Amino acid sequence: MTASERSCLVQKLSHYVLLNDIDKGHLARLEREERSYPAHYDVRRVDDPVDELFVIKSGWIHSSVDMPDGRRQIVKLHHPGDIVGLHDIAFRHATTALRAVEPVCLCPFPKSELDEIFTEAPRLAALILMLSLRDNATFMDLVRAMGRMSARERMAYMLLELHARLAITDRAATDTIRMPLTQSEIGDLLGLTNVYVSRTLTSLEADGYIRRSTGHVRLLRPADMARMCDFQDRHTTLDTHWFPRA
Amino acid sequence: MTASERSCLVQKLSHYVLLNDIDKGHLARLEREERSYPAHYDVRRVDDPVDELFVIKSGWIHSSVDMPDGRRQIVKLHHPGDIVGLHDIAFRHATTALRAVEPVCLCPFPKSELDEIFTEAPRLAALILMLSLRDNATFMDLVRAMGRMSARERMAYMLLELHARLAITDRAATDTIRMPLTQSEIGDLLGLTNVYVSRTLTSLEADGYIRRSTGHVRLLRPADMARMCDFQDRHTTLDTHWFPRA
DNA sequence: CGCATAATTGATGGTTATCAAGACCAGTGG
DNA sequence: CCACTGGTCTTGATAACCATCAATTATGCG
Repeated sequence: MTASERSCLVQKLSHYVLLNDIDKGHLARLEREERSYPAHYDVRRVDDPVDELFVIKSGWIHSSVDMPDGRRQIVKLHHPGDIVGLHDIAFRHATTALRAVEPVCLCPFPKSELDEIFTEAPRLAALILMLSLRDNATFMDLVRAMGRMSARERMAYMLLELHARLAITDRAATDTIRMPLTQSEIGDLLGLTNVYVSRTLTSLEADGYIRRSTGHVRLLRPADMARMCDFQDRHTTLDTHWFPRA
Repeated sequence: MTASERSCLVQKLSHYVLLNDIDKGHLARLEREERSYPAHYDVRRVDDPVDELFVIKSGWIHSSVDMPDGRRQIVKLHHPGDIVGLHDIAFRHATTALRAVEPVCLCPFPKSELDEIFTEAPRLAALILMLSLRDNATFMDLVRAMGRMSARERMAYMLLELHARLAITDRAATDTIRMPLTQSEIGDLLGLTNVYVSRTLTSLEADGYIRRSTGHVRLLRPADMARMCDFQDRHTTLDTHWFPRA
């Protein structure tokens, strides 16, 4: 099992359930192949046929939906160990575009692998469903942020969400977040303009909430920020009691 | 199978896959019990323990997330035949509040029923996952609407989304939508105020896009509205090719 | 009929977008 | 080592969209 030791996917999923060797075998099959892409590469466009999914080995990816006139909304960030494109398998054609934020390494695997997981590994199937349900919960959080929060609150929300999400794999509890996104991308994620992202970050920094250095953000007052946006962590604990027995 | 004939759940799911008698048996078990609630009843509050889910027999429900200061965001509407609360089973406590829009009849069932479905009916399990993935896609659409669309575009999006969703069970292809939501609730759904919802609806009506009558909205120029907000239907067709065999 | 809730309408203000110019920064080639 | 270059970030001025506040009208229900 040395191969699966190094797998971000196995590492991430093991945070929630104890995986047996059969499960790990299934997961290892998802990471057989590797492909690398440069920064800003469009891995998939909207309406492309969806034959394969990806496990991210390294680098960040984002899913976005654009309007015909060019307005862009980034709907989700994907990090190493994430399964990407799951939400598209319910449709014939891709509902979102996938784009590399930075140089990435992806492991593509065919839809049909899921078929086997569903018939042979009900516990893994339940886990995949749970990840989808967790995604749902974070989307609801995001909808609330976009519908009812000011720019400053949204920014706090995004930083805390990123922090909680990355903390699962980065065991060293640190208050610094690597931030490879440009301010335009942050704007597309929060429904703001790059200009206002700049002003908001400057203002948060002036008020002592964060400190910025190139490519990184440090959270100086995370508790105050959590209060500011009523932040809920959806990542560190999930309920697996309802899973079928191993 | 007379009982399942009348089931909105079976009717809705049958739109996507052919269900055999064993599947229908599983689903029928979800609707054994019934409970009725009056309009505006809070079926569940945030942080309540989540022991049971619901199938809606009649009436509309909504899921909402509030901010401590009272700002409210409705994140999802639920209609007859929907399974409600699925997204909460990934957590110990409810992430959203459930509230009856109008008088409703719900069928509660315990989480543990899902366990059996996952071990005994992989095809149903796949279907449930697909519904969750479809929800994901509609959340992404909603995030785009809230992040990048004007009030008028958002309103068009919401009306078209409702229309497409209700069309699955209402076989009679009609251009009229029943609308039991108040304008305040529509505002909470779209991230607007009740005042601006009123202005936006009035303006859409003045421009000939819709016609309102008490409790109903008629879509006069659905194609133009779809173009206005780049609407994508996520409900009428889904891809079930990847499902395990029956 | 009377009451509570919902919808409308008007006046004003705040948050954020837009437009535009300049500063910074990393990488590149001379 | 330095100028060049393209992208990113910052800052200022102005404007649009939507929120807020407040008053009035409409609607539905007992």
